[in-house]
Amino acid sequence: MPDVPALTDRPGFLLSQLGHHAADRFAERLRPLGLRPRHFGLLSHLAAADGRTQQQLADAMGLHRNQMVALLDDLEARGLVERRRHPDDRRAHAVFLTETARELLPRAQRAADEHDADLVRALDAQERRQLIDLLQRLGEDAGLTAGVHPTLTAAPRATR
Amino acid sequence: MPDVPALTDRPGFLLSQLGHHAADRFAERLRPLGLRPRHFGLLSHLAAADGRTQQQLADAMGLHRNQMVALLDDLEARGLVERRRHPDDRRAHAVFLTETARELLPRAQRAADEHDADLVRALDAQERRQLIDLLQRLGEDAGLTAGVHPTLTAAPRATR
DNA sequence: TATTGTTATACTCTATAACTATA
DNA sequence: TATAGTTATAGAGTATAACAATA
Repeated sequence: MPDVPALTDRPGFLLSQLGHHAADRFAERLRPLGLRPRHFGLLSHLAAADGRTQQQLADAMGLHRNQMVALLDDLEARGLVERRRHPDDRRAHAVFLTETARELLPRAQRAADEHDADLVRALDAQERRQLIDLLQRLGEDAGLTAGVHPTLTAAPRATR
Repeated sequence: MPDVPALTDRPGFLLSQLGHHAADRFAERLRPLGLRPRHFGLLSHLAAADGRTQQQLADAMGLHRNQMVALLDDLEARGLVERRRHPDDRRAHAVFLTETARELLPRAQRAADEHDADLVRALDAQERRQLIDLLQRLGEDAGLTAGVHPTLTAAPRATR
């Protein structure tokens, strides 16, 4: 054991290195579908529950409402979401998936499945479960909100 | 098991989420020392082998020589590195750590140690070894270069 | 002609503030 | 007075090209 651990033996470096790699590869996999990872996240949220306001969606994904505007503009331009009038609040929009999105979503999910399978292909089934278990526990211990990606989370500049 | 795996069960998402978190936290730990993660990486490289050229250092870290200029400017302004004339090539600089850097480096390494310890504090000793082993194998299988962080690696725009 | 270090430029991202229409 | 959505702006970060000195 050396005095100074090499980066290769540091869990922090390994996580950061692999995590960045995983994000890059996932972005590549989604690109042919005209989507970015954050679009996939938003579509997934909408698939789980249609009709929420932009603010609610932004809260759920941990990003600022200003960024949600641009995200929805992208998806609306591609005909994947619709902004409808909110029944109870005339300031708000109710956001819905389109039929096109419901056709596209399974393809995006398949891309995510393939991405995951590719990432862990060097591990056997038990090791995969182990990896997921360890990562989930680290995330919980670190106080990360399940399913919320830190890239999107707006934080005061001085704090970062 | 649901039809569509939640993000929380996807190794790709977990790695990306935790990796980003780890990078953020490490940056926070280094900030009091006036360093950013990439500075730590460069100082570590220099601690292992002084006197290399900027191009060699850039290659070792996987970044473009243009970025190495700014990185060295930072560290030189803080009195942590010296650009000396290269004995064999008058185009090149030979880069050396200063005494100040050699005093600072142990503190930075301690910060990295604490960062790592904090990240994995929820795991017992055996689980920590397991985690590191699994991550190393994933990295090797993915073809990642040991110790090279993808954030720094310059890639053609269309490819990313 | 190629390479080292440097500088300048343009482009992408994102944080922040400010505006409007409603509540 | 506060909130939902929107727009504009500025700042940080980074990729690319171009340059002078030297090989």
